[in-house]
Amino acid sequence: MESHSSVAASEEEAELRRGPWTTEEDIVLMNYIAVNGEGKWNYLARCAGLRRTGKSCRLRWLNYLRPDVRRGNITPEEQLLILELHSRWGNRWSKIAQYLPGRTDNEIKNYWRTRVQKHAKQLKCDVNSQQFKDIMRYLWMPRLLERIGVASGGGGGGDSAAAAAETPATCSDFPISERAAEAKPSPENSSAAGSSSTTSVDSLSMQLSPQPVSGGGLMQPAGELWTESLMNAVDFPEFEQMVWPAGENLWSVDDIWSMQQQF
DNA sequence: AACAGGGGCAACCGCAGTTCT
DNA sequence: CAGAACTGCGGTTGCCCCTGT
Repeated sequence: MESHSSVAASEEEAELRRGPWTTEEDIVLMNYIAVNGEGKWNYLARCAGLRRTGKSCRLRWLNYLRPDVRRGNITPEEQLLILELHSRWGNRWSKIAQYLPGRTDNEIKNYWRTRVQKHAKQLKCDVNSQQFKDIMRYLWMPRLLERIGVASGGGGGGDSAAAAAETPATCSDFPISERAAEAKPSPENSSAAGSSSTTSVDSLSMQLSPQPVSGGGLMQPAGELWTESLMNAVDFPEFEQMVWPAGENLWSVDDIWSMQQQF
């Protein structure tokens, strides 16, 4: 004979809601956290009267309801940081998210899977391959730097991109992670505005110089690697004419392939 | 105008690490 | 000290919306 409590527990489990959150549920969760604070998610779910698992409540709060959470419109600065940090740490989304104030690991993960992996697919190379990493470092990142420079009124143009790619690595032995750590990327220390990014364009220029990166990062190309020519390709008029609207069409797949085949 | 396919995003799942009892 | 419960993370899935045909 099953106890009343176990029956109740199984019934309760059966009544657990799944799927998209309703406005009413959001309000209940926000109100409860406003009064009682967050944490102890299973207890919270029960006390708030939400027919959700604690995990679901936590996820909803962290990824959506939290007041300082930012969604959409990932800026060039943020894209640059994601590319750089991912080249160092791989799929350590939560760690990467620590350096993008207001961004969640889930959003960064989605950005990587939808945007970055899409480009890798277009280029017919693996997103984790050295080839794609080189493309990121010597084409994508300089272009983002250029866009950041233009956006901040810092005298853009192709020169800045080329300069970024060719800047001596004066700070390359000072990982971005440590530099960012100095900037204390804690939520309370960072506002949601892009203008208060934890890294400046100048520091990014230094950080993203083509130097070896410890821990499986990108290596300085040696000899006649095609990536060296890719670096120079930033100055090509054809490259400058490529369309770069808001992170899409960052390059022409055909152009990159033809460049690659040349070397 | 209707339909199909793909992209983007929110949410779920399983696992590992940590904390509590 | 051991087991249970909780928390956090990364991978995956499913749904909605947009775009192209």
